[in-house]
Parts: sequence; C-alpha cells; structure tokens
Amino acid sequence: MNLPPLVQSFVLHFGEMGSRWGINRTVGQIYALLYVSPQPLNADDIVDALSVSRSNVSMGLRELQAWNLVLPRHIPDDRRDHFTTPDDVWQILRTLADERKKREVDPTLSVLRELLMQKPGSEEEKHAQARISEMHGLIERLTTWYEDVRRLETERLAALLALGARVTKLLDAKDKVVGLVRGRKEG
Amino acid sequence: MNLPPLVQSFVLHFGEMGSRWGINRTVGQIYALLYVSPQPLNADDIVDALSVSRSNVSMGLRELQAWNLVLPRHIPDDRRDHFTTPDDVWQILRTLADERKKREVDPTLSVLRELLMQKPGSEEEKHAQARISEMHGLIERLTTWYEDVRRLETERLAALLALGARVTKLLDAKDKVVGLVRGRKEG
DNA sequence: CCGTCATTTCAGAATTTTCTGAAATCTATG
DNA sequence: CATAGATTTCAGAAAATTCTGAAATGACGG
Repeated sequence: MNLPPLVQSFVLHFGEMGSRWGINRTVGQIYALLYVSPQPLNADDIVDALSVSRSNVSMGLRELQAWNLVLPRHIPDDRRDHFTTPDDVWQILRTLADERKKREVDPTLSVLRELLMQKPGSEEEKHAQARISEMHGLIERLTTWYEDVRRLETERLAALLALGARVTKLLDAKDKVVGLVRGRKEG
Repeated sequence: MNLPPLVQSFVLHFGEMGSRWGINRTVGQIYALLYVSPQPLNADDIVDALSVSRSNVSMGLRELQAWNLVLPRHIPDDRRDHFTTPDDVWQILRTLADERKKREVDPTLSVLRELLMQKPGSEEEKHAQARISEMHGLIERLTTWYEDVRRLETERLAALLALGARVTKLLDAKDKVVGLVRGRKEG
C-alpha cells in the first residue's frame, strides 16, 4: 500500500470499521479510497493502492455497485472501467439507509409479521407473540417515519436535524394554538 | 434445539440477522431467546434451548451484558445466575443506538477529526481532506441530533415519529408566524 | 473471426472467527 | 476452610469467510 499518509489512515480506518458492520475489510478500503480520490479509478489503480489481488478488487467493486455506493464512470479513450462514489454525502446517507433497510429491516419485518399470524399453541407462545408484536410495532413506526423523511430535500432535512429536540416545543405550540382555536369555536 | 416452533423461528431469524451485523449467531440467538422468554433464564436453560456449549453461552451472555442488552436477575433460593432483557422496546432501542454510537460512530468521528487537523502535503491530500470534512460534518450533525432526541420521553418521541415529514409543515407554519410578527413589529 | 486487453469466475489456500471441552477460578455454605 | 455447585478462561478444533491465481469469458478494433 503506497498512499499519501492521510489517505492511508482514512482507508485503513474504513477497513477496520467495515468488519464491525457486515462488510469486509477490502470492500471498506475500496470504498474509502474511491470516496477521497479526486478522479475515478480503474481496478488496477485500486490493486496498486491497496495491494490486494485483482480478483478481490473485482468482487469488492461488484458488491459496492450492488449497494449503489459505487458507480462506473466511463473515461473517454480508455477501455478500462473506472469507478467513483456519488459525491453528495446526504445522498450517500440515503442510499446507505435504503440498502440496509432493504437487506436487514424488511426481511425481519416480514418474518415478524408471519409469526404474528400463527395461532399460539401454548401460553409460552402467546407471551412470545406479545413480545414480538411490541418489536414489530416499534420497527414499523421507525420505518414509516424513515420512508417519510427520506423524501425530504437535503435543505429541509438539515433544518429538521438542526432543530433537534426543539421540535417538541413547536409541537407544544401547535397544540396550544389548536386548543385555542377549538376553544374559541366551541366556547 | 427444542423450542416451541414460533419461538424457534424467531430465534433462528435473529441468529441469521446477527451475522449481518457485527454480532455472531449464538449471541443473536441468546438475545432473541431471552427477549421472548416469559421468565429469566439461567445459562443451562439456554444451553438446552439452543444446543450450544456452556462456555459459548457464558461468552455470549458476557457480550450481551457489555452491550447492556441483557441484565442479570437474581432468583431467590437459586444460586445460579439468571438473565433477562429489559422489556421496554423503546428503551432497548436507545440502548442499542447508544452502544453502536459508542463503538462505531465515536471512534470514526475522532479519526476524522484527527485527519482534518493534519496539514495536507499535496493537492491529493487537500482534496481528501475536503471530502473527509464533508463526511465529518454530516456525522456530527447526525450525532448531535441523536443526542438531542434520545433524551425525549417515549411519549414525545412517538409523537414525533408519528408526525413524520409533516413536521416540515409545522416548520413552515412557524416561519410564517414569525414572519407575520416581525412584519407587524417592523412594518 | 482473430488477437489483444480487460474483467469475471471459481476452486482451493490463507486467514479469521466461532465454538468447544477441560481445567481453573470463584462463591456460598456447613 | 473444605466442599460442591456455578461460572469463566483459554488453547486448540471446527467452521466460516476472505483472498488469490489460474483459467474462462467478454469486448473491441482491425
């Protein structure tokens, strides 16, 4: 591996982190490298930069493309494929969340739903179903919320985040206003 | 493994999902089992239920306790340790988020910050720093937001989720009101 | 279609992670 | 403080994953 020290640290950290998620070291490193690279890289560039085998890079790129985290980018007059990461970090966040949801949350939800359909054969199963139902309810709320806010333009999403817990003040204010209006109408 | 079918499916699913996160199969299964169990279980109960070795259970329980996802619960007149999961799913969510943040996000933030302190030695490093800075900014926003809303009582958090993207309407309304008031004062 | 360069596939090697059984340690009790 | 039950530790076995090199496949220009 022969990279500027700053890039190397970044790449190595992503490699380590990758393994804490389901992602393997090389895949993490490839992503990190493409992310900070000023121009698209081809597979051999990556081989040189990371000192891993050509085939390993090929598989890693395939996985990253399946996640929509890396895109092929054609370079004129060059037969080799080149790759980049999308550069809007907010969009990257959405992609990452979408993909994790698709792979991890959705299948879980569907298993839980299925289990909730079954008729419990014992007190123990009845209790299990009650617990599963709580979990299902929570996950469903979270995903509904996510699907809702993921559509917001970056601008508004950022505003929302910046507001943080203070939204609740806004909520209180709204309730107050609604209460006032109701009171006036009904009183 | 000899469990009611419903419980067995749930446990097996968690085992599989576990491996997609950083968590290993047995740990996932132990958690799932305790989660749906009507009463606290001791290590041997778990050995019987999951057909894994005693030592594996011991290590799994240790890991789950380190994550604060499983608690020891003493049963009177029984020398053996028993274990449960906290039962408020909202609290479980907070715990899970806290722990993942602590293990994955915080170390990353600190690496990124460190890299941003360095003086870039080339154009390439300068570009890398710009990219790292974008990522750092995003993660910092997200964690600040998280630290903010994690303190909300369940009630309010649920209300917030239920509102979803409609909060932005509220935001617009607020801006309007503020605008009106300003207008009146200044006009 | 042929030759060249690029990419993918895949069987097995290398590595890492997980799991086990035996031994060590810990803990309460008589 | 000896003993029996409970738990943990840990070295190595077993399993799973990652990685590689060689061969196959694909793609393009002539």
